[in-house]
Amino acid sequence: MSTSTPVIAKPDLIAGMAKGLAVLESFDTERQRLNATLAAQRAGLSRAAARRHLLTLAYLGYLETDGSYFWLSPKVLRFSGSYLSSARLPRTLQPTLNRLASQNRASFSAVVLDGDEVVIVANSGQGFDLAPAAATRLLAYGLHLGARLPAHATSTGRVLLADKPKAELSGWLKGRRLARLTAHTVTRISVFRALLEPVRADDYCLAIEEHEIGVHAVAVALRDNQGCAVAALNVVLLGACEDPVRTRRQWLPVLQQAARELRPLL
Amino acid sequence: MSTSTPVIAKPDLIAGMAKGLAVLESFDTERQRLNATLAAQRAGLSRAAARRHLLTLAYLGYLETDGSYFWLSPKVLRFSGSYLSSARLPRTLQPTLNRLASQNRASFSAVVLDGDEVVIVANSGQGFDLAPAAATRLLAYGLHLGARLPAHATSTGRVLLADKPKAELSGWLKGRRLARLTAHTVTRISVFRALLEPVRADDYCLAIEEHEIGVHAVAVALRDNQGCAVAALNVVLLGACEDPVRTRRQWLPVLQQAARELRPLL
DNA sequence: ACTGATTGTGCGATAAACGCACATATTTGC
DNA sequence: GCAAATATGTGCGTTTATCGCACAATCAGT
Repeated sequence: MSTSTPVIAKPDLIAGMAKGLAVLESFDTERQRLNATLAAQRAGLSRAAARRHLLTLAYLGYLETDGSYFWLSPKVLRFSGSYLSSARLPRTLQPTLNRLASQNRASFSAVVLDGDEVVIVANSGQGFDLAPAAATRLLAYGLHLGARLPAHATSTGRVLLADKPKAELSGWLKGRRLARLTAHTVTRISVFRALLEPVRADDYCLAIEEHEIGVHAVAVALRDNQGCAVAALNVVLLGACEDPVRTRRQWLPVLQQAARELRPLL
Repeated sequence: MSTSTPVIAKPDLIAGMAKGLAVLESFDTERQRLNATLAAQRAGLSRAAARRHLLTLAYLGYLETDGSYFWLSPKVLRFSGSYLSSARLPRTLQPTLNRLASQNRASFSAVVLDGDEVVIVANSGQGFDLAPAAATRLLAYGLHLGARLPAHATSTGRVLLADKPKAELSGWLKGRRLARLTAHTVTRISVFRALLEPVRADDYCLAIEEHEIGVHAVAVALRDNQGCAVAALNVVLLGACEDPVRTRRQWLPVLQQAARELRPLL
């Protein structure tokens, strides 16, 4: 069992590396190109320090630069590459997801929970049945490995949250603001908590346009033989959801079958 | 144009961060779980230092640990996620690759050259037409985003090398050992150099079982409007290659058409 | 060309990381 | 089962690498 150790801090942990990684993390979807001044304020360093970190990262090949601005280079994919080929989880899931996609012509993702977001660790079937024009406008289309989505507004996130022991869930919800992403997003904690009850009981979750208009999804938990939810699997469907019952009828068996198959492998 | 700045070293570049990243990089496909002692020798630090770096990385969430061993956590996907959503290249290529995969039921990858390896920055169609049993044995099946392959033994790598000015190519070849991966791998520099001539002339490359037995591939360069090769696109075909001419007839037009479409977007 | 703003960099002070050495834990041999 | 051997966890003084200041250089605007 993976025992994460997030709380243990020591008098001597290396602060320098944390700064460097903060600089590297300050490149995100919104701010893709940074100069020293911007990186400094984003990472919370002085301009001089930020600049030296940026230059170092560029020297090491993780960033590219035109002299004043910096942006991520493909070398950062090295980390994800190592993760994807080393971690058992993505390696185990990917074949099944590929099969699902080729048999169903739909998009499937497997995610794990990381803080308040879910991280896509495997996916397949991106972009079936989509006109290129429509595709570029949809957020759900840009879902790639390593993409992060708010847990509270996604089918997968809810499945994983519902699996937590109640005490842990309360801790997660404590003082949290559930961001409104569409008109359908549940943002009241009490409503959200109630919403997880049927998820816990039936072990699946349907999310209809809560993360993005025109996108709905069905998710199930992926459990190991001990019954521990190690990830969640969903199918992402585009276009209006005419009938939730029909959606469930069509997709839930597919997902449950996949989960059953994967169970002994997890 | 992306002006990489690898050669400019300064008296004050931050060595601490380089060490931290060396530790993070010491996790690779071969060694997925490391303890302090192992990480120390891989990253070239003292055991105490390595241990502190590992603890710090675990504290920051990039590694998970059971107390003595460490392994990559899904948080490292954050970097690739940022790259994939920020860099124009993968965002531009992915839709086309998806379309190719759904129309052709084959695997397509787009790669860039990074040092002596090519890095996959977009791919699609993984795992079509494969029995799960056969799949796991094939290296080519494990190709995922961020995966790195030796440039000299891949169709894409050769296309990109052939595009380099001769002087730069000579620099690249200088003192290089071309590792033998299969019986078909070209390992003699002179032979390799000659091999690139027709690639340069015809702007495509066929690689038959040079990287892995049972896998062949056809690649073309992806050029921008200035004619600069910014990436390479290939189709990966499994099983014995009965007839190179037929393979080329079947796939080259598909790839060239995709390259033409992408050209104005790059 | 002058002025104001932004960015590049040498230097000393300071704080942080290093590695030694010892303490503790774990494994091996008999 | 006990002891030796090996591997791992940690406090502390030294060292050296990083920080931020201050000034220089560059660029932009008028």
